[in-house]
Amino acid sequence: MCSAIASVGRCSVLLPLPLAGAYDYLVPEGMDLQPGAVVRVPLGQRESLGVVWGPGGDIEAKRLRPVVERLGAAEIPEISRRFVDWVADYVVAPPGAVLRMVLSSSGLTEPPKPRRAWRLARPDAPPPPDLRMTPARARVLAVAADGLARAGSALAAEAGVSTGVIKGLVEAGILEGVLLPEAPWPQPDPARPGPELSERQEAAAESLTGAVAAGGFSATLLDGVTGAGKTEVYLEAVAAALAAGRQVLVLLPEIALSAQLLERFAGRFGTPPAAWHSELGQGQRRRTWRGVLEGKVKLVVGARSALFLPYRDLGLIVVDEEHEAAFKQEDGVTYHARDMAVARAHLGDLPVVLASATPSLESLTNVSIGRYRHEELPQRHGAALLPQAELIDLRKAPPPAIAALGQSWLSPPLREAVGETLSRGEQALLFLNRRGYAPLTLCRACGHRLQCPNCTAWLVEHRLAGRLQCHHCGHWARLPSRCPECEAEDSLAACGPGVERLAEEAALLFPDARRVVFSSDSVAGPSEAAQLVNAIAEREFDLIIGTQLVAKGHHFPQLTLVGVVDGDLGLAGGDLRAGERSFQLLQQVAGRAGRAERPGRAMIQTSDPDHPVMQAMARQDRTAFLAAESAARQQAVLPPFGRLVALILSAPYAEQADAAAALLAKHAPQQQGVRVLGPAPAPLAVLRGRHRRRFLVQGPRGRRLQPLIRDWLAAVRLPGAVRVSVDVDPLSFL
DNA sequence: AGCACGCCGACT
DNA sequence: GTCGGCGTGCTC
Repeated sequence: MCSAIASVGRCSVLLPLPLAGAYDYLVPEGMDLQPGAVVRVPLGQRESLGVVWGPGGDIEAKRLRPVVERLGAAEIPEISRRFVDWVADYVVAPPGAVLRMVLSSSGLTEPPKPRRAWRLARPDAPPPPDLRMTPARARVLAVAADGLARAGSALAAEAGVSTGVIKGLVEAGILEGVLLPEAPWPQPDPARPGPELSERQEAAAESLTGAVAAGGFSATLLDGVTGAGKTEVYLEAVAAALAAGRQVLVLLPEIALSAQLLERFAGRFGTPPAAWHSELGQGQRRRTWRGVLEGKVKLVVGARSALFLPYRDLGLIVVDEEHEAAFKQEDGVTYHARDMAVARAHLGDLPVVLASATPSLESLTNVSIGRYRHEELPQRHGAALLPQAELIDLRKAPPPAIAALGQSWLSPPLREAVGETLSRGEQALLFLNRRGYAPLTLCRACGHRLQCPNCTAWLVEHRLAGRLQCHHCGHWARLPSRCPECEAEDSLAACGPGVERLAEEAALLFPDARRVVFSSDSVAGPSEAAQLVNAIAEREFDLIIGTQLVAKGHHFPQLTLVGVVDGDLGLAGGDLRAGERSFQLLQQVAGRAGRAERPGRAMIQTSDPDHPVMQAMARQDRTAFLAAESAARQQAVLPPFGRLVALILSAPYAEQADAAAALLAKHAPQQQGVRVLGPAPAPLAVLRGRHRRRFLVQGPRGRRLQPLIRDWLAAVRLPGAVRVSVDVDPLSFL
């Protein structure tokens, strides 16, 4: 193909921009361009990166401009390019927008920067008399006296000075720089012995390593209750793929919160895996990207974007916590990383393992139709017992009013259970999936509700921060002293509980307990969250009040009681997946209780104890719940038994949105078996100041809806202010 | 995604 | 009179 390109003198180049397709360029004499080559090309008044995609089309030659240069990086592998095209086609996005996720590291232009280390320029000579000596400088010289070269930061740390001191000594000519050879990637060692596995684990691990050894595509659902030891099992498969010299990707929903898991990887293979997530610094990012492309990085543990790294020789993908909604990317290109991981495995002809304690209905359905294999780990590893979920009927046992607070949220049985747990010297968790103090603030005088000016959403009071906040855009305001509508004084009342308000009640009821609120507002970032997890595990707190942040895979050995304050919270609204998601979350939260030798107890406050989700929790009967849920979806031809595509259009003005929606409706596809619902105001009718309308396209499972969506959009010419986004397989129905 | 071109409000 | 706001449209 290379010679073909050269002989025609043109090639097509995909740019990492949301353009309709690849652009053609002239190949300058003598430039060797294989498909996959990373190039710099002119584009309008500027230049852009691009990747040679093919031999070029039939655009008239006089419009073509020449490629500026070929960049040093190795070619993007063919499999990555096919994946880009496949994803773009599936999610109905411009291929360039998908390529952008592959070229995420930027800085491909420059070769890796050589790292520098510093050592004494004249190790045997005393410091020159004209050098201004300070205590800090003296300490640095003392450390450097051994003549060894050290990285600037290491030298500064060892001497207990800032890097500014090092810089000063370099400028004074006392320290000299030496170039370090590029540090090789530490290679994970799959031969290190793993932990002792139970019989069931052993069997599951053998099945997975078998799939790795056999090669070729396979998908396995690794399904086991919290604490059953899924990680140990899939690590065996990872070890097998590494031993075969292949690259391995482990996808996690929230890598930032997965410090504990990363440590287990490091422990198993003797070196930490290459981590990939959005908070990664520029340098690390570039290094890892290159390492993956060159095949030097063997093990990547990352968030969904890690799926788009240019793996040369991927031999296994693991998707941990496959049911997690965090795998769905909603901004820019809308895709579900779990589904794209299965597609990537299929394209690359390699095994994929989906692991979860609470698998998605999608994956379980794929098991039941024989598309996925199923490995179950029913028993808990070690002595811990599954927590028993007890339902507290809030209608029969309402939380009593507390004089100092007015309303309260903890029912007598839950209060009592928390009290008992604390008096036994054990930890308790109160779970409420609501940030802030109160989800709604209203005026008692006129009934006005405080709303975000940019979104169709209430402003949430955050008392600690002293503000009202919109959870959908960045808007915030100070809590006003009078109603903005009727100007009544002191008339604003907080409605409903958030974790901050719950903490207030807990302080009154359990004043001696060491309490902590764990939500995304109470920790500044991932590392602080990890610190707090450690502090809780180390028993620095007795009573934890948390949002779903506490539900995600942390191990708290002393925690024996979980109280779900509002079990019904996730069920309101009638979303397609409300029941499934709520059941998953409640199971995850309940699974926090009793992970060591102590039996755990989970209590769920609910106003609807007969709801199938509550009954499933009380009976620990996943099978019956999922069977009922499946039957309902099958009947309604909804996912996973039917296909859905959501089309959301947005515009600055409501009239523009309505006009565009009407125009689209006029051209709506008409096809046997396909239904187009809408237009209707989207779930958040106004978001970040844009008015949103939505269509839902519903079709049978076997039908690909993408061509129809493409044709539909191509048929309508919308004004520039109107934006349309397509969401294939939307998670939310609303 | 950028960057230019174009058409309406407050400045030297 | 111009400087500059960002709405609209194009880039092989």
